Amino acid sequence: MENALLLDKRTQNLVENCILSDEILSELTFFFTIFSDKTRLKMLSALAISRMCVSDLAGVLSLNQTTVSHQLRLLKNLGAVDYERNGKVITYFLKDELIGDVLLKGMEFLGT
Amino acid sequence: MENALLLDKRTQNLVENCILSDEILSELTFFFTIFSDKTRLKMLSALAISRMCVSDLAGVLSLNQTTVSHQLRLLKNLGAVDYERNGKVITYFLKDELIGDVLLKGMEFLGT
DNA sequence: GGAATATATGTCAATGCGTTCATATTTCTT
DNA sequence: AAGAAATATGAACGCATTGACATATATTCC
Repeated sequence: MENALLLDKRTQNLVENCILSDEILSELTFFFTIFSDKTRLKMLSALAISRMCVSDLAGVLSLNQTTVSHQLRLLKNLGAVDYERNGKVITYFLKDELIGDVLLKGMEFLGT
Repeated sequence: MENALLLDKRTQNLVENCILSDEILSELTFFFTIFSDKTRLKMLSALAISRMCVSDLAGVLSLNQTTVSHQLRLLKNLGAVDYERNGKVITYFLKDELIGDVLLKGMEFLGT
């Protein structure tokens, strides 16, 4: 029911040594959480085209302002976006081009 | 409270036209779901090193057989892995090298 | 200073996801 | 054919996540 069977010792050791630490696994899942929700993907793909304030983001995407704010905070905490304040208006933008890269990888996969 | 304000018409149209369709958004979130869970990441990173049967996967990673089976089914449905039967033993392997690419992008982000 | 605008936050209901237990299915062995 | 081994499946419980409403905070304008 739970015997390790076919793996030779070498490979087994290799795998056991290369298994990512629990902490890195956590950080990775946090990172990929960025992309695992429709609303967030929508927002990210919009921000990939142009930096935008919260209202515009909500308006263009037909989303609730509250929803957008919540998700922006999440994305901020995850390091996906950053913002810049100008008076009452706060403009958000993609922080790292890696974000765009990953989105493209996703699109690439769909084309497969 | 919800006026689009700062976006010029051109950009607004651009964004509205380039917004990914609901279906593509769904497919994308499905794709990224692959990477948004610790257990799955663990399994994928193990399979990135060597193809493996279910028992070995569970054994090496100290995971419940049932859990592994459930997640493998998910990964199979998402197109991340495929399998090969040999008698009672079923060997799973990464289906697409894109999976590895994306994992690397994640690691790259952590290094940032 | 007061009203209005832009954004953020707290809370909560609803939904979705992951794990586990029990059990089913498939294949091999004798 | 029976039992054992490997894997899959179904149901249920617990937990996290999402989005909506109400409200708070910050900033500008008059």
